[in-house]
Amino acid sequence: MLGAGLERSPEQALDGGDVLARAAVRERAFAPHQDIRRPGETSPVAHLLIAGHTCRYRLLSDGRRQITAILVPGDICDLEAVITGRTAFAVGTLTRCTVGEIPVEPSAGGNAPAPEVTAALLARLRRDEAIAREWLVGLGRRSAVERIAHLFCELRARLAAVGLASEERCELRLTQNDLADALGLTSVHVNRSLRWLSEAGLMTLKGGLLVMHDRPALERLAEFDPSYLHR
Amino acid sequence: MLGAGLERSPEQALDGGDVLARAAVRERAFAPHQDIRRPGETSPVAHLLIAGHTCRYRLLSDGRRQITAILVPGDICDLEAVITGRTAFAVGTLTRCTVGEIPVEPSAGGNAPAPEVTAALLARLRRDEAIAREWLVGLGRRSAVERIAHLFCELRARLAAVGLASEERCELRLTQNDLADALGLTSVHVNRSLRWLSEAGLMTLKGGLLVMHDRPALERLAEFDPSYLHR
DNA sequence: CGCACAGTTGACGCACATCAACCTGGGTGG
DNA sequence: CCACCCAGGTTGATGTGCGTCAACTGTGCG
Repeated sequence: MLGAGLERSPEQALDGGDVLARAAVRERAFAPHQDIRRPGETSPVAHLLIAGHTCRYRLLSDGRRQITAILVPGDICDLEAVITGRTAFAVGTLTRCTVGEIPVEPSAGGNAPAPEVTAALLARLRRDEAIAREWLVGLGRRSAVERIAHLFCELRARLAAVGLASEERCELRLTQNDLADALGLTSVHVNRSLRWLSEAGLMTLKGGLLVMHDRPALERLAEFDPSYLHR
Repeated sequence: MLGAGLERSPEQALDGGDVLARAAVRERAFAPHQDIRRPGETSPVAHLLIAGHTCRYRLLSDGRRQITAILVPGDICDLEAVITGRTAFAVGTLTRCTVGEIPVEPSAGGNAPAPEVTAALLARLRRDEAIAREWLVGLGRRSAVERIAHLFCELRARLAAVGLASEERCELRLTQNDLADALGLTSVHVNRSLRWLSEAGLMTLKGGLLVMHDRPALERLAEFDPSYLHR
């Protein structure tokens, strides 16, 4: 039972407005918690996320996992692969997903990519890095509740930018375990923090639906400033 | 009392091998713990670090500070400023520094920068982002000792790449307080962790000199894989 | 000489982890 | 259409890594 207008986004917003998104050809579907790309693996295609959520992640030898990015529709899951054909990190799905495959120029003989491709890469890379630095601040210096609040503010804003969120709600089918691995916490503590946020009347996350009952308060708590998300 | 050959690096290595580094004009000197750039501030120049260490950082309203990057000679402190003229984060010195100023194209009228400039930006941005993602893994999922070990492995490798470190030692004049703000810890805990690493015979940091007594063991402890630092 | 900044150390507290049940709902097959 | 299953969520008891507070110790510099 989602609000009207949340299921589908205009093609215009979804293609990210650049050459890269338009370069996607074949579409593929993935189930939740599947790997799209393994670390170090070379591949002739990069992946444009069309629906659902994916993540970049890294596993330590004893099984600890850290998610370093959560992708929303319109994002390119393995951005650096567009340049080099390989990624240092693994890419996996969080929910059911459909992704488009972007053929990667073999880049043989040192022929540089077209300037508008480079420009698009630059813009996306800059934004990805800004998001990563914001996550660093959270993991290093914010409490569990602040971290969660900040992540939700960010995700809502990014989803709104592609027409997948209203001012105070969006579909967000992330498990508490996946949230924990993104936030550097455990699922148990994510659960308790969500309860705290809900009892404080700030927001609820239930059945895959995120509702912000008091978005201004939430953004104040998280010290959320959306300017880093601007293209 | 540093080992021979650590004080000066070949120009070749220091200029980063690309157009951006060669574009530096005026040199300026800074004392430790000074701001080079405030967040959101526009400026007609970007800054190439020539000697010393600087950092990108962010302050929260109650004074908590998170350092999101530590720069070494050859790095550009405010990389995104080369594109937009402004940075979201503050840049400050950690030690005494000398930096070169790189004039930023006003980029008026939508004339794109030269292709070799864009290529250099892309390469540096990609590397910066790889480092940031590695830090995310540390802040989210590594213990204090592992985090410190990983940071030192990374910094030694980056310094070695510009001729400022030998296989097992380098000059590193960072205060424990600055380390703490980079690692998401307190200076007290950094102090205790350093003692642990020293008593384990792995490494010492004293008087601005980092010595790795057992680098293989240190890299194993940190699960350090230097491939993400490759240009 | 004395101030200021950095490092060191100990006592104590807390946010978050760990461990372990138990609940819940939706998917599946008989 | 029910019986079962199982991934995900919830909750309580307990543990611990790191924070906090506070005092003391260098150490370089004006």
